[in-house]
Amino acid sequence: MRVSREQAEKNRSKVVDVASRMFRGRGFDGAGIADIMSAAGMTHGGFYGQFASKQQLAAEASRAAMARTFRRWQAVLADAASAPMRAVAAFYLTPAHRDNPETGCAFAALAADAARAGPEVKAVFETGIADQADLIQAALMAQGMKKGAARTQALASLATLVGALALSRAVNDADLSAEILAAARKRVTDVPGGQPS
Amino acid sequence: MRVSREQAEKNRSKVVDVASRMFRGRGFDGAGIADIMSAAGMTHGGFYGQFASKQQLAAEASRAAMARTFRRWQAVLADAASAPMRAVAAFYLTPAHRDNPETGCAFAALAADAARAGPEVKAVFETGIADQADLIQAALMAQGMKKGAARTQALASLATLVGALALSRAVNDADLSAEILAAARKRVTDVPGGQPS
DNA sequence: ATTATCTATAGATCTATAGATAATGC
DNA sequence: ATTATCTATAGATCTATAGATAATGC
Repeated sequence: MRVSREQAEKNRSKVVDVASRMFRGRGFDGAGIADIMSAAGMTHGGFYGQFASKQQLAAEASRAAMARTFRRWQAVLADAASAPMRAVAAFYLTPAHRDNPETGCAFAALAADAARAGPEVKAVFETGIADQADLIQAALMAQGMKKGAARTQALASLATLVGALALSRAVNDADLSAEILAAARKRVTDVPGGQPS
Repeated sequence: MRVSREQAEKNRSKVVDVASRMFRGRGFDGAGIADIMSAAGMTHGGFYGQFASKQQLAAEASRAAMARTFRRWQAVLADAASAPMRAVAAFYLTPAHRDNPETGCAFAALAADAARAGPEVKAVFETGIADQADLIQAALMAQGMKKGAARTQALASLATLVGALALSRAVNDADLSAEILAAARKRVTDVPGGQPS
């Protein structure tokens, strides 16, 4: 049965939203189209009317996840102009974030999957990483840091945050996992831009 | 046709070795048992005589990859006692390493895959991360850093290295990719332990 | 006799497509 | 008439197992 154009648009968004969660939770290879469509409340045959391929969905789902993270970081930074890196690290490196990859940062959950994917998906990651770095860079420059230094610190801090979260998820031991998060938090907070000067 | 016990042992090692490369290159879900066995020169039916499951192979292959990385880091650190973090960063954050995940660091290639895998695989990552952190920590303590600080710096630097490599692989743009590596290299080199004091 | 490897296959997935259906929107 | 969604299926995978084969090692 057919639905209205408006409803079809909502259904498409729902598929992207569900996919962004399932891909982050299980990886691009771990979530099948039938899984995703069924979780979105449709049959899998309807998929190819809305998307050209699984890879296109992977790209769109990644973009949606990154846009959400971007807006959250914007909000966190808006409330913490005096110590941006401290605020971002405290917000990002939490047990709750570690334990819920399906609603968390796409970089930490899917960077390696993106590296193995095609240029369509990589283009989305590229834009996402650049945007996220720009956001941190701007916050550091607002503190008086020079452009070049702010750019370097932004990229390095992003790497530290993403790496720490990914490693904290790969171990069984809760103590080691917490130690990794704490160490990265200290590192990101202590370098220039972590504390008000 | 059957082979000697000695040859069978060699064949098993070959499978682990090939798997450690294919898993790093394609992910645990991206490399099938038939692929791996065929690349090792055997038919896939022979697999279950040597391994209980694909997960067991994933664990063994990860352990083998980590053992190799560990020995390389030992060698690098042995030659650079005065500036251990500078040496490790220079060795790790290269375009060659970025472009060859199948022979590179298992943490950068497979941490997210391990997070989605069972406890058997996570146990291997746990030991691997702890060992690698101990190695860096010892090098920092040899420079006079106190135990607690060295531990924190070791874990944070590991996160930065792994995160930067994973992000550098997820983009199309060679300039952005190189910039990520350079930023992490500067960060890891500049913090305490990066340079002789 | 044991056992490492082989062929063959079960049974479950996977992506993608073909064609039918039925409600929307001209 | 168009089109969003459905059912059904093709064809290719995937992990895992069963049973045959043939060389090793007692």
